Amino acid sequence: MPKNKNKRPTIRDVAREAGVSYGTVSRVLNNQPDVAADTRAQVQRIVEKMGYQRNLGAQMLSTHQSNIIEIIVMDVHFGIILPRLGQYTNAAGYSTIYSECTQENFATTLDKAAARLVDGIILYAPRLEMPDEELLEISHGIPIVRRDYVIDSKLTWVGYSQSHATRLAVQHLIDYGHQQIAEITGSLDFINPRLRHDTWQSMLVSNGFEPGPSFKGDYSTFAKAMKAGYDGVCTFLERGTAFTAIMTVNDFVAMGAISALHEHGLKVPEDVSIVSFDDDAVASYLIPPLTTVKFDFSIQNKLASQFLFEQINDPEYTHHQHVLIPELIVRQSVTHPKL
Amino acid sequence: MPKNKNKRPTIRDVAREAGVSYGTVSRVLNNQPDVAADTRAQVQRIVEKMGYQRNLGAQMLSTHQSNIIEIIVMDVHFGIILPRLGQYTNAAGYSTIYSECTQENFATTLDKAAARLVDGIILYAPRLEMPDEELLEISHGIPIVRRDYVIDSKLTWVGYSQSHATRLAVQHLIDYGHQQIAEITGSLDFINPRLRHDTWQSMLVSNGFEPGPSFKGDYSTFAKAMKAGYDGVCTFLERGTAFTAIMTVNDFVAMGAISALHEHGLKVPEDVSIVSFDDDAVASYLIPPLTTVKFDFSIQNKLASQFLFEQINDPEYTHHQHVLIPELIVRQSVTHPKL
DNA sequence: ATAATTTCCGTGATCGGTTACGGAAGTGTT
DNA sequence: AACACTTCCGTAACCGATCACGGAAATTAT
Repeated sequence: MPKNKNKRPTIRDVAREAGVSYGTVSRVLNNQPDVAADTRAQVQRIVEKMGYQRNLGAQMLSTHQSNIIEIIVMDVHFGIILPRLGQYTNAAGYSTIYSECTQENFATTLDKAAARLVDGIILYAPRLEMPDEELLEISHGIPIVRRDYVIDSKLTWVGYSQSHATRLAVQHLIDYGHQQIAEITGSLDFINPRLRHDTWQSMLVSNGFEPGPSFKGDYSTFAKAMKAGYDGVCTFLERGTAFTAIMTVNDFVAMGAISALHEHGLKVPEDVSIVSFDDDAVASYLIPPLTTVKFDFSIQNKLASQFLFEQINDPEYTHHQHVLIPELIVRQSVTHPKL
Repeated sequence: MPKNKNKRPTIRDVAREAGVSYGTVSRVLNNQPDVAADTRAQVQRIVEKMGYQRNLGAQMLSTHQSNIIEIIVMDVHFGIILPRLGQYTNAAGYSTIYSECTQENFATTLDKAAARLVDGIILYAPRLEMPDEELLEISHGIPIVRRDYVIDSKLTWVGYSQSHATRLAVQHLIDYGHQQIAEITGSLDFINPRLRHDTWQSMLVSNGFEPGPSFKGDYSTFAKAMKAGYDGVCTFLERGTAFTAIMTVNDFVAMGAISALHEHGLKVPEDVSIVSFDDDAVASYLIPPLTTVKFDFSIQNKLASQFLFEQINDPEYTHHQHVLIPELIVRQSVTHPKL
């Protein structure tokens, strides 16, 4: 029975109950040597019996680490990212803190993370282009992995090759005979849209085609993404610029685009072909099922987590930049253009 | 300049630099009285200048609280829940920890939360039917709010009336003349599907109609939900039981259902009408746009957060159970049945 | 000028862990 | 029996905050 009625037992309560010193209990809890086998068993029994749990605050104070990984997401609100990442961090025994931020309060967010003594950070910041030195400066030495394709960074990141992805998408359309290829994408402030835009443009030019109309919308939430796709198509139709195919920046944008095309009496793929990116679960349930470049986020998240754990635990760790190669999933949203 | 080169400054470093004692610095940091105005300003200047941040571990240890809210989600993986909730908890100055669990490790999850000294928990556990006493027992006295409709609980929860929601949906179909109304829902182990199923059944029976076919699928992720909708329709068509309308348990299930109907050459709503629940952002971009019962999650999340804050801060707090009333959003997925 | 307040601030104890250090008991060697 | 060596375990100091307590200085009352 603990001394005070309602309080959680401390390491000293356990020690008293087990008839050993608190130092010994600590050694048992941390699986350290220098404890006799039967003493260890005895302590473990008492720990179990009293339902003892370490006070994480005290542990943080003395070890200067927290067993917490923080996932920081900047400028977007795709909540889905978190549980997918949390799956790996939680499985590794960490608690996972989630926070959203903007460019403006990024430094403050990192300050708070440092105050929390978080052990590591996974950063998803598709718009952040910050010199390595500056990021190192404001991150207070906390290990960081970016779950992103990052340009010109020697720090750790894991991302899909955007140029390769775009080549797959555009080439597929070209192979079907499309020459007037539009794009609905995000602000070129964001790294991925810009890389895709550049590749889209240069591929068309090098094939001797005029790049089709381009619409930049906000796709930072699912709802906004669908609206961007919808608005993009409406804008194209209003302007009257011709196009036989659209490359959309993700599957929800594609969904909005299909919806708008349908409202205007245009059929996919007969009148307009669509290729998209992500291969989100919705892709196969759209009408028609979507041809899309698959980014396997589970691999990306798993790798990002693993690199972070390495960086935390391995003193010899050297940064690596991991480029993943996507593949095209062909479904039914692309066909030959009408003559 | 801090004493050690690379370490974060402590309260004593600030005190030394400001020429006061650490007690005074603590008073300033906590906005307590008994500090002269100019001393306070001086300390604040130094805090600012040194970029001082409290060590949360130390603070946890001495205050027995963590400024952390934990969001626990059981049995489902709708990641979207978290950032929506986190928006309110983070705005209130808390850090937000996210964890998923199952029925089996629920108690362990709560033990860990207690060890972390979390200040409060928001629980989304649509399958958990646990007596209040037991929940209080295993939650170690941590304030909890359930973001859910809960049966027979005098603890705090915020949920939508499922029976009212179902009445809206079914009545809408009946008003259009439907008599053969199917449902695609989840396991009746889950509270919402069961409540909806019961209301669906009793409404049809009391109107003198035979309840249509019913399919129970796993809708615990978006991908599974779409598959459930798809499989549900396929099953109905294979079995050959007649139906002119379907009530789907959420919008992603509806999406899967529409996809399957389309593949079988059936049109929505001409051949089959659909009503759904949630009014997720996708609802208006489906083809056809979906008639659905809207659950305003932002209100639900906001209230859940507020009740939690009250429970944490107000010693006089008494539990309340808040029932929200949904409304039907009429779009284009329902029409009269064919003769 | 002295006493009584009030205002302000410094000190020490405490929260509950971890870890370095050293001592006691046990084992083996000569 | 004396010695060195292990093996095991207890003690004290420390991490960096908070907070109760009490004392010095400044202010007011007598």
